[in-house]
Amino acid sequence: MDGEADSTTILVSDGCGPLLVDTLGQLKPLRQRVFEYVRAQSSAARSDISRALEISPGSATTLTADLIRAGLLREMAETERDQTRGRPRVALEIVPDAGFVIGIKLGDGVHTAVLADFSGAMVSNASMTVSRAVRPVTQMLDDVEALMTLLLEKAGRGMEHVRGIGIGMAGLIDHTHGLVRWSPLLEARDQPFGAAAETRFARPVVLANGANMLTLAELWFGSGRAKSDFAVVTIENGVGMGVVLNNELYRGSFGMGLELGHTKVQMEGALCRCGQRGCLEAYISDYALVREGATALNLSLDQKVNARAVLETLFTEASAGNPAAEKIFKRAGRFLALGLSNVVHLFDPALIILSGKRMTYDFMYAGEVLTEVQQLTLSRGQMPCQVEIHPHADLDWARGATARALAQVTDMMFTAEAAG
Amino acid sequence: MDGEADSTTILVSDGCGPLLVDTLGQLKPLRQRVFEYVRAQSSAARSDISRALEISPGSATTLTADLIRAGLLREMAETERDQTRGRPRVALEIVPDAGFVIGIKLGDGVHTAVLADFSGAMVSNASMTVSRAVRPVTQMLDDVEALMTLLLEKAGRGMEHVRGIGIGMAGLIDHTHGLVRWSPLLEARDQPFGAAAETRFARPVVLANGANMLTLAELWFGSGRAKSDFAVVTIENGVGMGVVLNNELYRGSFGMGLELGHTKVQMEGALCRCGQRGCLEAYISDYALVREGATALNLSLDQKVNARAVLETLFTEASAGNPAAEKIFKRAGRFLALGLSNVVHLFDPALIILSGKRMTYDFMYAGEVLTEVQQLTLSRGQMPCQVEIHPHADLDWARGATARALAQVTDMMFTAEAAG
DNA sequence: TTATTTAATTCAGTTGTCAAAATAAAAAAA
DNA sequence: TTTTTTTATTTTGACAACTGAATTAAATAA
Repeated sequence: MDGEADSTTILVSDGCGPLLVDTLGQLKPLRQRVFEYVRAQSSAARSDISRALEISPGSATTLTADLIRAGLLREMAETERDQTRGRPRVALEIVPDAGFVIGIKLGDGVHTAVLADFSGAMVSNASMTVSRAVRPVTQMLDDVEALMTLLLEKAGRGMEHVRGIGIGMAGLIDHTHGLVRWSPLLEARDQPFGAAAETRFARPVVLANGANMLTLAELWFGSGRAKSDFAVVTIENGVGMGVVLNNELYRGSFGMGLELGHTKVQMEGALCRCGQRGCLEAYISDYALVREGATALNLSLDQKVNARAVLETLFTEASAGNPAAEKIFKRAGRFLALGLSNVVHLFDPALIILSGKRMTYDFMYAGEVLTEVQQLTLSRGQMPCQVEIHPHADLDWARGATARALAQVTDMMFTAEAAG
Repeated sequence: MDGEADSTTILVSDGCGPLLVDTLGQLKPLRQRVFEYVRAQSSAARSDISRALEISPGSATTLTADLIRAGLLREMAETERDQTRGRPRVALEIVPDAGFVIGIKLGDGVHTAVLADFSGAMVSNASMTVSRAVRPVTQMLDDVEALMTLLLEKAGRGMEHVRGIGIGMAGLIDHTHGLVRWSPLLEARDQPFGAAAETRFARPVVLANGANMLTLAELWFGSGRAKSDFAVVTIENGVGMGVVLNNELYRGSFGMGLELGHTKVQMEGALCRCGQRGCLEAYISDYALVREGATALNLSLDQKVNARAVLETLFTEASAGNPAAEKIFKRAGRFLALGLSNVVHLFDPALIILSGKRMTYDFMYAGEVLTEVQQLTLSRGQMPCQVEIHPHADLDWARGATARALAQVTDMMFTAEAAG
């Protein structure tokens, strides 16, 4: 009737519970939380702060006074009066000029940069076309410097106003150490890009993986702001993904991006450029479509040269009703739906945001794909995961980089203050 | 050269940054952190606490004095003296009798229960066989009550010592609201099982999904203790998964378990009992093997009746070298590897723990599967994800439920104290 | 005008934590 | 043996961060 205590196989050592000291132990300083709350709300009265952060009105006064004295916050000019009784609230806002950050997206044909003020607003932006050649780090930093100069010129500001820089690029990025493990843009592997940039520009530089940048853009400026858990999927040359869990970018235990693109959707399936078979990327990324398109459209070798052209032909053919071309997009769409349903089953996010270059998604992301995702997903009596399609421009990516830089600068500001 | 600020598509409202108030704002009381640290370490000197939690020695004295006065901690009898200089440290330990919790695993043939003291140690355990019939909630609670009585009798303790109860069962559990959305053990859907149990037993009751229970067991007592991110995969009748991220069980945004089993590994693949096609579960779970085995072994209809028997025959045949039977296990193993590689790509965990009934894994989880996972995983210049195989007994599951109950009781104890 | 309502400030008091000094208890060195 | 060194713990005063309650401020409603 009752089993003797059979040797409990999993006991490892004495004690119980997680062994790692709780990272939650370190709490953001309250002053920083006030600052970030005001930034998130764009403006807030002291009484709002007191309620939202669950601190006493007295503390709200003290803390905001500190921040005002430090030049980070200011009272807003009185706006239209609301018709409620009582003493009118005094709205506070971030002083935009308190500092600026630059966010940069490095691409293989064009680099994009955004200058943002301390409130997160975009002050100015610039981009520059570059040769498609792979570069060494120093040359890439030359690019960055040129672009920043252009950007600041447009904005009429000097570099001395810039408190931090966020740089994002495709590849495997180790954000903790500022290393670029591998990138299609750089000549060599394992480059200490972050450190090199910091010494060259003499200010904090944070690196971000391509998809993570976009995810941050959605978390800071987009529809991810109101969600604590969501995923962003990008489909372009490759397939990327960024995930936010508990209001924070999830990076995996090795601190590098997640690889939805190399998720397997077919045993022994199509060959992926990573060398393996059956990766999602091998079915839905640009190069996969080009590969299939070239065969389907019976293109000769010299016509294959320009991948972009093939893709465009394929698209026009499909739109015109060419069944072979149509089939290729349909199939890609189905595999995409399958991959997304896997994300839903494993992460159970409240929202999935799809992003990609314009040409493809018109066709692929149509209602069909969305409904197919729902069909492939176990309904659990709850509402199914929400899926949105956001066409993203390079500018959005760069804005994500400003968000990363802003977060970094803000953290440093308040922890340095606490230490000093 | 530079693009005009094309309308930034993703802007949703004013301000920037996450809108939800930082949950990290609420920090566990320091006293609780000390308590949990001592429990995790099984014993610790005040100086250890001071170092590990980064508090001053003086605070360590004050806090431990509080806990000692509250009857939660005590100084240990002096053990063997270490040969270092200086004043010898005084080890502190949890007072085990300060409270007890019960963890229960409800099964379809047997229920298992564990009584644990406040230090997390198993004091006693009991199990009882039950009819395989599906029950209404009240009858299930009768089962629970009978089992708890048996358990306490064995331990020579009364119910008055029990501070909390953790109950786990297969199915879709909404832990936040204590609802059983659906379970193979219960008659109806959407049952407020937790609330019913709380009123009946007059103490806090927490529910857990089957796989999550096991994951907690690994986090509290097993090899997950030293990892901040890991996954536990269970393969039995279905395929379950639990994930720990940042030292915490991840539950997805809808608060229900993750569904590795219904992850798709094949477009239009094998039929799953969920009604969809291509689910991992449809390739590797018991019933999938039985289905294939019945065909491969050419069993007539009456021989199919007993699923367990089919599975065993299939297994002996495969061990004896029957190529058809062997192939079935091989294939299942390959699909398992594929599913796991997807987990690695999406979660990037430091460790994956595999668990399942004995019969199958001897065959399936052999080195082949493990190496195949590595092969299917993009090497990112880092070491690949570690994979371990842990045979788990019902007792382990029940212990996981005690962990859940302990965490709950501890939280309540310290937050109530802070409030009162 | 006076009451009412809401926002913000002031300020005494509590709490939690630390730094530094003092005390304690042992081993090692003289 | 005595002294020194080392490590652990306790004591103490100081301090910073909050809170709560009372107060002031500024508006509307009656």
